[in-house]
Amino acid sequence: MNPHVLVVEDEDALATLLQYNLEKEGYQVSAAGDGEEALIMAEEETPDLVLVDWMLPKVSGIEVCRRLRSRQETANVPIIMLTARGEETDRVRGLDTGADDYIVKPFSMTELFARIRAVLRRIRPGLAEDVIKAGDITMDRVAHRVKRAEREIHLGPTEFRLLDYLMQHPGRVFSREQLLDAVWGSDVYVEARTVDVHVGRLRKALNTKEERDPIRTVRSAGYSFDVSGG
Amino acid sequence: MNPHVLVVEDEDALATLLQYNLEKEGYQVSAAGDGEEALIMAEEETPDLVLVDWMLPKVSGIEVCRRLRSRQETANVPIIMLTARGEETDRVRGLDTGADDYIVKPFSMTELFARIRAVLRRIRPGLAEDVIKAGDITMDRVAHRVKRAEREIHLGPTEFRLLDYLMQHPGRVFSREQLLDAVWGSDVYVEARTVDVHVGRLRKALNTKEERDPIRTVRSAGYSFDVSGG
DNA sequence: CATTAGCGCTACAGTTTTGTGACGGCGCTC
DNA sequence: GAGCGCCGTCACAAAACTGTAGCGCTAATG
Repeated sequence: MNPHVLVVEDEDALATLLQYNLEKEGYQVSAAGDGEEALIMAEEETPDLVLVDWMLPKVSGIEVCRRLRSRQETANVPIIMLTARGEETDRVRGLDTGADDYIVKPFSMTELFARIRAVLRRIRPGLAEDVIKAGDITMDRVAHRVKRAEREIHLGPTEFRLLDYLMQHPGRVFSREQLLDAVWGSDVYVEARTVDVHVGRLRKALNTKEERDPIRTVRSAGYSFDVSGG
Repeated sequence: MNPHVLVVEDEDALATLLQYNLEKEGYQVSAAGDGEEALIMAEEETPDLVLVDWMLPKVSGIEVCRRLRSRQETANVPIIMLTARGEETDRVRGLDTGADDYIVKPFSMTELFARIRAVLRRIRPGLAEDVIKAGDITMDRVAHRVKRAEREIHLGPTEFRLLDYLMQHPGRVFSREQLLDAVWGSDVYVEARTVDVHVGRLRKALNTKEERDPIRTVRSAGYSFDVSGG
């Protein structure tokens, strides 16, 4: 699915503004009001990028950075720091706070988007990629098209997102619950078996009789996308 | 491919802003932070247009101009100069710096795009098309005319802008909200479903019974202009 | 070999999304 | 001020998609 951004900002107006605009730009957004909350959410949700204000109640922005870095699961999550003019110390300029980039308030949304994209591209190539290929399967996320060996594949919205997510992490096995969280959203409740049905539909759309099924069923564990290995 | 623009700007915020917006408009963008870097990149990449700040560290904007002009490979590359108000000397006005146009900061992106198109049109007709063609559909942005297979198509202003925007980014899927922002303007409020109605009108005007509909509906995502694939 | 949990597949009823004709409003021209 | 073209919204029908249940098969388990 789309990149997931965690916004850590205590000033309510700015937080809402960020959330609104990021969502509009196509990001999935969570928001935390202070550093403590941020650390908990970061652990639970493993965002693709964290946007954190320098000045925060309870745990400061730098401290959030440091702790994110020190934890195994979040050590490599890219971080962009928000600072007000004047807070722009040498320490921030040098980015030895652990952040990957910083931006000075006030900033335009466009500029922020540009930075986010740049950082994502740098840290996680493939995440911001428009076209994903695996074997003879091509997925164009901008054109919303899937092709297999010159053949146009029509997918419903859910199957499209499902394939997108699986191709994003090839080889990795996901449980039905994980897939529901990632593809359907963590807030909806649907039966786990529903995943089976959509995997089935995806397979039917994707494969002809001659072709190898790229989706592997791992009994009592889940599914994974594997184009190479058997 | 799309025109390649080299941005030469030392101020980071403006550089990212330019890069982001140019990319979004469909240009391929490289960025250089100073004049020295710019000259190297210009030589390596042979851009279709150079956007250069007047004030630069190491080698000034004028100097960049001069050197680009003096080199065989880059002698004919169009150049647009960025100046701050006050730097707007007679020399810039007369453009005897070697630049083809200049623009005074602060400027709107729309204005910049217009200048870029104008310069490309003048210097390199064919790169900035006034006339966009896709399949048997021809759109003349200057004469405000649309033809399909020798048949004159009459469109209302909104449908014209809509088709223009879609054809400008063929293959790409836009949500109703994005289309509203781009075609109607980000400040007006209209129902998202209004886009459907205009797409419907556009289709009716564009297609006869025999012809393939160039506008693709992507369920729960939006619309895109696609003349080839499908 | 019998048992059983897990999975593939189909059918279907319910829901969401899209296409489209109709309508009233607004601005412009004659 | 009547006529015309264009616009935005609504309402309804059609189409596409979704989730769940159920049945039969298969692979593990003992």
